[in-house]
Amino acid sequence: MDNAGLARVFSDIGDLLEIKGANPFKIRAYRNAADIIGHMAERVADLTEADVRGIPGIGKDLAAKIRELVDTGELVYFDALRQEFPASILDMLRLQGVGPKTVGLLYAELGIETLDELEAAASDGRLRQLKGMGAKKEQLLLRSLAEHRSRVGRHLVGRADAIATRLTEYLRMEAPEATIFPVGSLRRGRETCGDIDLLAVNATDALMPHFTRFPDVERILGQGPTKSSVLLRGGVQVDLRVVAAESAGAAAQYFTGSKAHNIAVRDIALQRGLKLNAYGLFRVADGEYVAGAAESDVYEALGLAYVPPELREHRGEIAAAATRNLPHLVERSDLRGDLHSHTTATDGKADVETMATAARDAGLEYLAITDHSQALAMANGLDERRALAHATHIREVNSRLEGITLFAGIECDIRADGTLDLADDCLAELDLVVASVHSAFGQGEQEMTDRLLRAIESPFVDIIGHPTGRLLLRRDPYALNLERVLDAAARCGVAMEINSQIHRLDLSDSHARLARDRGVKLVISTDAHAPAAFELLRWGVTVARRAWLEPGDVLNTLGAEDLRASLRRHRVTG
DNA sequence: GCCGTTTTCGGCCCGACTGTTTTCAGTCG
Repeated sequence: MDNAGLARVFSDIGDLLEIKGANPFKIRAYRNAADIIGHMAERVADLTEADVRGIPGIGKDLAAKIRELVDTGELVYFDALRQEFPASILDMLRLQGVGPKTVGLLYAELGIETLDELEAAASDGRLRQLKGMGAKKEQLLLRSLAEHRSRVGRHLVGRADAIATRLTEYLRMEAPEATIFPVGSLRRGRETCGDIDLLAVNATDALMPHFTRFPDVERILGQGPTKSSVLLRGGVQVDLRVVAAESAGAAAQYFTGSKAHNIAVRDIALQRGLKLNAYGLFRVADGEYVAGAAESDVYEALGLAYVPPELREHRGEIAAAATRNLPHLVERSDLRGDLHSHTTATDGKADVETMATAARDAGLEYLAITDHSQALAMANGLDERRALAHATHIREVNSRLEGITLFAGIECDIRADGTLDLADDCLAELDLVVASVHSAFGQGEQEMTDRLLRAIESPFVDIIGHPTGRLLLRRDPYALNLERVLDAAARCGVAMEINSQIHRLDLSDSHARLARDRGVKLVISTDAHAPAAFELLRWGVTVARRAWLEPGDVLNTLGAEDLRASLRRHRVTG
């Protein structure tokens, strides 16, 4: 069992214990363990007993449960808990505004086990019989249900990628000579994927049966010589297609999509008397094969420059490819630093030095430590005194570390009225300020827009963190007039963040493109809470590429001193 | 359930917001 699997079990145990009303500190211990394991770089399954015991937060009991899960794939304690409640009950916890108490109450009083039953009870007024349930709660529930339904069946790109990577490694064991890679929305880097499409070139007949024997397969949806589909445990569907070498490029192009992009490309083919399908590019007149072994051959044969997969959304890329005006998209290797990270001073998992060396090992030249401000009490946010002491500590660590430059910053809360959570004279002492919204998400558009405008007007704000507050598959962005916010940011020289956390990716690709078009600079940051998180930069880069961004649009492609000089605080003239 | 130079018990980050209360419970981060 991998780390994600272990983390999921402990997280589910935490949820079930909470519904049960167990000791909150016991619940926290399970959640904490899930969090730690989920963030670890090493495979816990490969560690020795002593190493597992050495992980802070893992004691005798949890170590034994990890051992049982690794050895048997099951956990008696977990199974017993699941006997007490139907499995579907956990789905209700995913609803916005529904917590464990409500789930427990609904199950105990009305016997509600599923989302469908909850919807029926909310619709026919039964919910209102319950203590603490009124008309507004009923409306909230119905809205949450509708939002949830629109997300069902989609998966975060980072999770889909992890599954695709594991599956590809498994397939290569059977077919080491084959080329196997993801296509579809995963290859285009969309923020969520409905399913995973894999393409195999030069594979033997043994590959398909090997695919359907993958240990995580729950159900085989279809199996044939060139295409098979399986449903994995956890609900992800994976399709594998096997194609001949002379069709590899055409198949990759065809299955990568998007649909709109492909329709437009095929239209260009027809205009040239050519026909494009998954097997190749052919002359209509005599059926003669023109191209198909490589994607670039297909595009070139149509008079188009090779279009990077991230741009294939029919948002102007075909015209740009035809006129050789495609952007030189930013790449991970262009990024020289990260401007948003946390440490154990607030809710991070590692100290300043550990985070700094991890950033250096990830190839970065600089890192801004931006712990939370006091309003985020739950995260042990810093008040002015602690923020300044922390800055002193960061600068002390910086002075003795080689190969990485640290910026002493803060992620300062933007309060509900748009004022900042720390006093100006404190913010002025820091190297960099990321300002973010973490509260009062329910404000109306006018109020929220004014709130952000007020923050942007502050001369001490350099960057707006995760600007729309969305959580993919969980929470919609808050109401916001983004155009007004972007125009203010452009005027004040405030940069907008592309947050690389896979459940945020905020700004989104289309918003980041809008920001660039409005004259706003972007930064690509990890919001790292653990050393392994610097790997997440690739997802921020994917968003930036989908936004058509070039290195010059992204501030942290600059070296440390150029970046420092380009921050708003050093450019403000008044 | 974890943790410990205050060490085997008794602590363990809590404030804002909402909707439902008539003094608070639940959710969120």
